[in-house]
Parts: sequence; C-alpha cells; structure tokens
Amino acid sequence: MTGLDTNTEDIILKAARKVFTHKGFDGARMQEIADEAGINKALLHYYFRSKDKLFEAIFVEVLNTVFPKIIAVLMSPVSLFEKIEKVSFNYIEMLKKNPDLAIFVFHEISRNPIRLVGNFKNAGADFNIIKIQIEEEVKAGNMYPIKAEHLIANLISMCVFPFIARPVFMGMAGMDNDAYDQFLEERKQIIPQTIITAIKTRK
Amino acid sequence: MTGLDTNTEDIILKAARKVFTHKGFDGARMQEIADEAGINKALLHYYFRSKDKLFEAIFVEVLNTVFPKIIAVLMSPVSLFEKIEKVSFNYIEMLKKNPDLAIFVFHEISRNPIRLVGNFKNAGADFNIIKIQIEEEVKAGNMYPIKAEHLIANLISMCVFPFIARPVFMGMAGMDNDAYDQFLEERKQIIPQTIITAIKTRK
DNA sequence: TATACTTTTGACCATCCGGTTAAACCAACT
DNA sequence: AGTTGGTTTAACCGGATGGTCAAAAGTATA
Repeated sequence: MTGLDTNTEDIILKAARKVFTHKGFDGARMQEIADEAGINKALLHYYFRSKDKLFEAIFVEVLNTVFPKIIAVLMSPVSLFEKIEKVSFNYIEMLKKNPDLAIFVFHEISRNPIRLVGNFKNAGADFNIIKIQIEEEVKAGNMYPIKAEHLIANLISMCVFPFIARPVFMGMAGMDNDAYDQFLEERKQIIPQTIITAIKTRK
Repeated sequence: MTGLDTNTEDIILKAARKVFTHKGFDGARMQEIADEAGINKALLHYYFRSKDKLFEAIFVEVLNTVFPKIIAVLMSPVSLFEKIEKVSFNYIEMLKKNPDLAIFVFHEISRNPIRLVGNFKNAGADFNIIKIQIEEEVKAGNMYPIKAEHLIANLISMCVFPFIARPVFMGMAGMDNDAYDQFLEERKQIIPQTIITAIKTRK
C-alpha cells in the first residue's frame, strides 16, 4: 500500500494495533504481534522496549483516532443542531471503519483510568462552550433547557453503544451482519432526529 | 453476613465475581481469586475444575443479573411509555449497584460472541412484542413511527453507556464521583423524557 | 575489499501461571 | 480410640510468556 508499510516500525505498530484492539492488553501476546507483523519477537523489543511501551504507543494513537475529531466538531463555530448532526455522522462513520475501538478504549480505560486524564483534556475540549451555546439557544427560543452533560451523554451514548453491544443487539433483534450495518447507517439520521426533536419540544 | 458467606463454594464465587468483573478473564489470576477468598489456590480447582469452568459459572450468573429483569419489563403487559420509564429506572438502579458489569459483559462477549446466543434468547425475549406494540401506538395516534430496533437501541444505549464511559464523561465535564452519581440519578428521568418526547412529536 | 554501523534472528532465561498430587486436617460415626 | 469420607493445604510440575543476548545478515562508507 503506502510507503509506511515497508517501514519496520510502522509494520509493528499496525500489527500491534490489530492484536491489542482485538484482544486487549491482557489477552494480547507479543508472539502473536510478531507473527502478525511477520517478524521475530526480539525485534519488537528492539523497537519498543517492552509490552507496556508498545501498548502505550498504540493506545495514544487510538485515543487520537477516537476523540479529537469529535471534540473538534463540538468546539467548532457552528450551530448546536449542526454539531449534533455532524457528531452523529462522524462518530458512526469512524467506528464503522474501526469497529473494535469502542470496546477496546473503554475496557482499557477501566483497567487504568489515570492514563486518560492528561491525554484528551489537552485535545482542546472545553465543556463550557457547549453550556454557553445551549444557554443561547434557549434564550433565543430555539429549544428548551437541558443540562449540557445530559445532551452530550445522550448523543455519544446513542452513537457509540451500538458498536459495543453489537452481538447483543444482533441477537435480540435477529439481524445478520448486513442488516446491522444498514441499521448503523440509519442511526446517522435517527440520532440527531431523536435528540433535536426532543429538545425542541415542551416536555 | 448471610449464611451463604460461610459456605466455601459461595465464598469462592463471590471472590471470583469480584476479580473477574474487575479485571476480565485474561487479567484475572487464580491466585488473586484465592487470596480474595482467603483460601488456597488448589481449593479453587477442587470446587471448580478449571479457570474456564469457574469463569463460566460467574459469567452465567452475571448475565442473569443484567438481562432477565429488563427483558421481563419489555415483555410485560404495560404501555410502551411505561416500559420505557421502568427500563430506565431499573437498568440505572441495577448498574449503580454493579458498576463493573457493563464493561465486563460487553468485553467478554466480544472476546467470544458465541457464548451469548443461547443464554439470553431463552430468557423470554421476543422482539415482535415491541414491534407490535409500537404499531398499535402509532395506529392509535399516540406516537409517530420508529423502528423498534432504534427505539430499543436508543433506550439501552442511554442507560448503559454512561457506566461504560464514566471516567471519560467525568473528565470531560469536570465532575467528581458524587456529581456523577447525581448525574446518573437524573438520567432516570431524562432518558424517558427524551425518548418519549421525541416519538410523540412530528419530525 | 575492509570497516563500522544498524537491523534481524534463533536460542535462551527467569518468571508466572494454571493445574496436579499427596499428605494433613477434621467432623461424623462405630 | 479407630475408621471413613469429605475438605484444605503445601509443594510441586510443565508449559507459556515477556524479555535478553550474542551472533548473523544487511547496508553504507572509505
């Protein structure tokens, strides 16, 4: 593919990402990563000193895949309703391309919550921007009040959780893989529709 | 506490449940379970032949904690709106008492999706009941159409995901533990409010 | 070609971990 | 007290696993 694929360090990262995101830190084996990369196990330690170091490298990479783009949308200077639509679209689009990331990220964060703190706080997330924007929309009569925490929680939950619970939902609703992909595609519309309709309406 | 606590088998199950749900199958150590139970490691193998067997025992137990009650509510003969309220309340209440279960269940299911199939299908879940109920509510003019899959996905997502993403949401919104517990409590109202308002309104 | 360097490898090591075993412990019964 | 049967333990085993090392292979430079 690209030139990156001929660079040993990147081959390793790619293999490690695949194995770690699929099996988690505890379930991943250095030997399996080496096999996946088509190299000797010792070479892993030559480029990355330890399993922890290698994991850290790909975990940061994954966090940067998952959070920054959505935060950028939420912080961008567009209307609240447009943000809700864009986040739904972008998040579902990204997770369709990286279906393992959701479970991986939250499992690993639960294994070691401290790791998170610094990393995404300085991705430019400022929660007050959303709070102020909601206040303004309420003042302008475009929506009814809701705490920013709940609005964002509703939005992210509905986007991400179907990827985490995929086998469960598929089993419950009797969907096959194709049907579920179609279902996920529909959610790009359903989620903003649900949220926006709810906040535009007197409860 | 109860008489159960003096029974070795139950002491083991309790310890195993704590360690497994906290660390996952791969991260759990038989020695740690033994320590937690205050017994010898060999005794684990005396009561449960292997780590797999012990895990299977507590996994079934956990599935029966997580799914049946919610399925029972969804299948019960009450109005759709009442179901939505009851599921929100019950799910959040249960997860407040067992905060580790959400991540644990979905991580382990992703590790081995087949395990799930039989288990909760015969918990009495019949998705058609919800589909029919929605059709009737639509026909009666009480709500606008929405696929049952999306309605249920929205409901479960908004209830469960805040437990999975707890550290992330806490970080983003700058909440401490007490504030987050309060936030979760509020969601018992917010979630049915959001869903019901949305489906009662022309989009 | 000789030299110096980085990259890659196979073989190896120490430790961890799930699992086994034989013996000790203990309660019940005779 | 002695026997029996279930329970608990300390010690041990073998394989898996993260990690190391010295030598081989490859590459660039003179």
